[in-house]
Amino acid sequence: MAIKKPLDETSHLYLIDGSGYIFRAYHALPPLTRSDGTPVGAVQGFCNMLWKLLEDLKGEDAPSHLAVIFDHSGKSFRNEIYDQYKAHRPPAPEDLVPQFGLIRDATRAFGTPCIELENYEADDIIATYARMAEAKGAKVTIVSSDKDLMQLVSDRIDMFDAMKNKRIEAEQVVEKFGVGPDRVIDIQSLAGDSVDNVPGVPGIGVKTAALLINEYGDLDTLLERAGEIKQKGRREKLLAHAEDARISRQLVTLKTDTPVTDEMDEFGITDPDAETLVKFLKEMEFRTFTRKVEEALGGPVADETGDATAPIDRDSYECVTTMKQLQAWIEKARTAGVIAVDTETDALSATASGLVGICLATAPGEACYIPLAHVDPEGSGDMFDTGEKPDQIPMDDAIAALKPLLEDPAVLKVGQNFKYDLSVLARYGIDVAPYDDTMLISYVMEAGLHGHGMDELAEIHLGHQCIAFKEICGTGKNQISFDKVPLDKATQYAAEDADVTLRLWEILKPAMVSKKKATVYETLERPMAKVLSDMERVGVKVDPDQLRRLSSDFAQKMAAAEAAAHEAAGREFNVASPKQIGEILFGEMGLPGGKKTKTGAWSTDVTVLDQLAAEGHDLPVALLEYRQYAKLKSTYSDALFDHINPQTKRIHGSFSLAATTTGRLSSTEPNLQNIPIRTEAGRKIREVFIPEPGHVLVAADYSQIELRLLAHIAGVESLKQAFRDGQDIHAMTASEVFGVPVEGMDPMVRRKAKAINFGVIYGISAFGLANQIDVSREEAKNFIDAYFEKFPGIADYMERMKKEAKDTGYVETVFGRRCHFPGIRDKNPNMRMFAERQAINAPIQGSAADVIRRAMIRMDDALRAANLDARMLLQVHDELVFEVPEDQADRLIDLASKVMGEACAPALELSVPLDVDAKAGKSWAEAH
DNA sequence: GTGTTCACG
DNA sequence: GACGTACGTGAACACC
Repeated sequence: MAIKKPLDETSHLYLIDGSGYIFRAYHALPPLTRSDGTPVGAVQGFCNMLWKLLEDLKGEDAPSHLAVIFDHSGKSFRNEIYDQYKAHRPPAPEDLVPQFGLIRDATRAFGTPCIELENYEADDIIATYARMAEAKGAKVTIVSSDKDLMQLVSDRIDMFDAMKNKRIEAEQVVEKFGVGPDRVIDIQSLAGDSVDNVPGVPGIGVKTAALLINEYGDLDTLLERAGEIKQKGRREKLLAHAEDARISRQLVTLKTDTPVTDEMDEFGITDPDAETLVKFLKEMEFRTFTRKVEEALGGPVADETGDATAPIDRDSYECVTTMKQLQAWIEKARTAGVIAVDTETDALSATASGLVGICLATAPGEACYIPLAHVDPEGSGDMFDTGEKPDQIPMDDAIAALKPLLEDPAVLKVGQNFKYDLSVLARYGIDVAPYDDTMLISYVMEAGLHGHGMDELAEIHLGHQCIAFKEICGTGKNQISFDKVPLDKATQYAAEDADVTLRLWEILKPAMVSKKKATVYETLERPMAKVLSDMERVGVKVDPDQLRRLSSDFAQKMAAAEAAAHEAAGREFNVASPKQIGEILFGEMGLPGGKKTKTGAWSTDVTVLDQLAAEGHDLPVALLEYRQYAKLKSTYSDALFDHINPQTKRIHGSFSLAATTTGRLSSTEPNLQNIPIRTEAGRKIREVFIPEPGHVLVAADYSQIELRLLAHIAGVESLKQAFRDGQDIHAMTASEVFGVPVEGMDPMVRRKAKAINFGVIYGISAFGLANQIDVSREEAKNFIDAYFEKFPGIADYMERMKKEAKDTGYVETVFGRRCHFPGIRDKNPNMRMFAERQAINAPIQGSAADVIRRAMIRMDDALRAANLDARMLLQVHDELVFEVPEDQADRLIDLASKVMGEACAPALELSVPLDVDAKAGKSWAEAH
C-alpha cells in the first residue's frame, strides 16, 4: 500500500456526491444491461465520470485527496425533526436498485475511499469533511450539482458539476439564489423544496425570498420584523408560517459535525491498481472502457488469439490463391464448427452484382480472403487493358470446393447482414445453411438504441474502427469496384470484416441468450434473411413500355401545370422550389398563410396549398397539380424504369430487416412499400406491376390488423366482440362515441370515428385529432374522453406502456420483440412526450410486424406442401403480393389467407380473429 | 449534408 | 401556465 500524503494547506480535497451522481447518470443515460441482464447503465456513467475526473484534473487543479460519499439507506436524523421529510419520494426505479451496490464496488475498484454513515445523508458528511479541510487551510471541491450543497461554497470551497463540466463558485450561487453562499440557508428555509418535501413558507419562492433577505439581512431579523412588510399577502403568510420556516432551516442546514471516522489523510490519491480495476470493468462488460483503462494504466492487455476482445491485426490475414491453401482453410473450418463468412462483390446490389471474393474466419484473429474475380488494379478496363489478372483460384473450382462446407449442416456460418451473402451465393448455386446473423442478433437486443451495421457494432462492442469502404475504393466518381482493389489491401479489408463478424458473434450470441431474446431471434428474425433473399431474387415484373408512356404523359401534365402557375403568378419562377413558392404566395401576393416550418420558412405543403385553393386562388391549384405529377414521374415512373434489371427484366428491391424501431421491414432501391394507390393518377403506377404471361398477381392483406391487436393487447371486450361479429369497426366506434345508430350513418361521422381509431394507435392527443378532422381542440378532447369511457382498457394500456418504457427503457410486442426508446428519459419534455407516444404505438405496430413475419416464414413450406407454383414477391406491412399461374390463383388465395390468418398459432392464441382479404388480378392495381 | 415535401402502411 | 404534439418508413429535390 502506497504511503498516503497527509492533508495540509497545500492539499486539494475532492468530495464526490456519489448518490446525487447516481440519480443523474441513471436519468441522463440510456439503460444498459450486462449479458446476464443486470442493469449497469448508471455504473458505467459513474465509472466514466470518475475516470474522466482523474484524467482531466491532472493539471493545476489536480486533486491530492479524494473520496466518494454516499447516502446511507434508510431514514436520517431529519425525519426526527420533520416526519414528512422526503416522504413523497417514490421508491428508486427497479433497475437502479441493484446498481447501488455495484457503484460502491466500482468506487473501491478505483482505489478510492467509499464513505457513508448511518443516520446521515451524504450532504452532511460532505459538509463535515469540507469544513474540516477548510479549517486546515486546504482547498476543497465538491463534485455535485445539488443546490443544497451551495451553502458550503466559500473562498476555499467550490463545486464542480461533472455532467455539465462546469465550476460553481460564489458568483454562480448568487445567480441561482440571488444571495451569497452564507445566506443560501435562509433562502431555502423560506422557499422550501417540493422535491425533498421541505415546507418553507407557502407562496414564497426563491425570487421573493431573495428580495426579502436582501432587505432584512437574515431570516431571524425577517421573521422578527415580519409585521412591517407592506404587502398584505406576504406579511400574513410569513407571520402564519414562521415556525415552518424555522423547521425548514433545521432541515436544510447541513450538519458539519457528523461523527465521521475515516481520516482525511487516508484520502490521499494513488493511481488505481490496474489489475483490480480491469477485473471489475470486465465483469461489468464495459469493453471499450476496459481497453481505454488498460492502455492508460499499462495493465495486462489481453493479446492471446482466440479472444474476441484481443486487438485486431490486419497484417495477420492470409490471402488464399491456391487450391492447397483453400483445402487447408476448409479443413480448419470443419474443425472449428463455427465460421464467419463474408462475400465481396463488384457492386452494392445483392441481386445484380458479381462475386469478387469470399472471406472466412475460423477464430478471432484467424481469417483469410479468397480472391476469385480480381482484375489488374492498374488496368483501365478499356481496349488498351492487357487483361492481366492476379493469380487466383478459378471461380468454378473455388465454388465447387466451398459449396459442401457452406451447405454442411454441422458447420454454422455466421454473417453480418447475411441476407446479402445468401443472395450472392445463391446465384452461384450455393444454398448456405445453417447460419446466424450478427446484425439480427444485435437488432433483437438493441432495436432503437443504435444502428446495427458492422462498423457501428465493431465500435460499440470491440472498441474497434473498421477500415472504411471508401478508404479502399474511394468515393464519388473516382470510386472503383472491389475487383480492382489490389490483393494485399483487399485481404486486409475483407478478412477484417469476417474476423470482426466472428468476434461480434462470440460476444452477442451469449448476451442474447441471457437476455432471453433467442426465441425472438430464431422465430422472427433469422429465418427472414432467407425468406427475403428468395423474394428479392425473384423480383417483380413491370411493363417498361407502359412506364415510358406514363413518364411522358406526366411530363406533359407538369409542363401544363407549370405554365398555369407562371400565368397565375404573373411571372416565371421555379415551381419546384418551396422557397420561391413561399415568397410569391405570402410575400408578393400577401396571402394569409400563417404556417411556418421549424426553420422559420413559409410552409407550402399540401395542407397549406389545399387551404388556399379552397379559398379560390388559382396559383396553389396549379402548384398542387405540378407537384403531383412531378412526384409520380421522378419517384415512380422514371425511377422504376431505371431499376429494371437488364438480365431478368424485373425489379429487385431490397428489404431491410433491422432498419426500424418496431420490427417492420423497410424497402429501398426502389422503395416498393410506397407505390401510389390513393389517387387515380397514382393508381396508374400500380397498373404497371404485372405478372408473367399465363400468371396473375395475388394481393392478400390483413384487415384492420393493428386495431385488432390493440383490442387484444388492451383487452377491450366490446371491440373484440365487434371483430368477432365481423362488424364495421369504424361505424361501431362512431355509434358508441357519438351515440348514433349504425344504420344510415352519415359518412362524415364514420370518418371522424376512423380518425379516432387511428389516433389511438398513434398515442392520441386532442391537438393532433383536432388537426386531423378539423374540429376544435375542445371537441376533440370530448371525443377522446367519450372514447376512453366507451372502451375501458385503452387508457389503461397507454399508461402501462408509458410506465414500462420509463422504468425499463423499452416496451415489448406480444411475441417478445423489444423496442427501445432512449428519449423517454430526455430532459426535454417534448422529446419525452414523443417517446411516450412511440411507446404506445410500438407494441401495436410491432406485433403486427411480428404476425406477418410469422406468416412469411411459413409460406414457403405451405406453398410447397400444397403443390403451388406461387412465388412471394412483396411485403407492404399488412399485405403480401404473390405471382402464380392463373389456374392456381383460387387455391393460392385460400392457402395464403389461411397461413396469414393462423400466423399467431401455436405460440399465441389471439382473442380476435385475423381476417384476410385476398384477390387476383392482371396487375397489382387489379389485385386490390 | 440538411430541410422540405410527399408516397405508402 | 406555457409549450408543442398523432406512429412507422424512403426518395427526390432545392439549397447551403
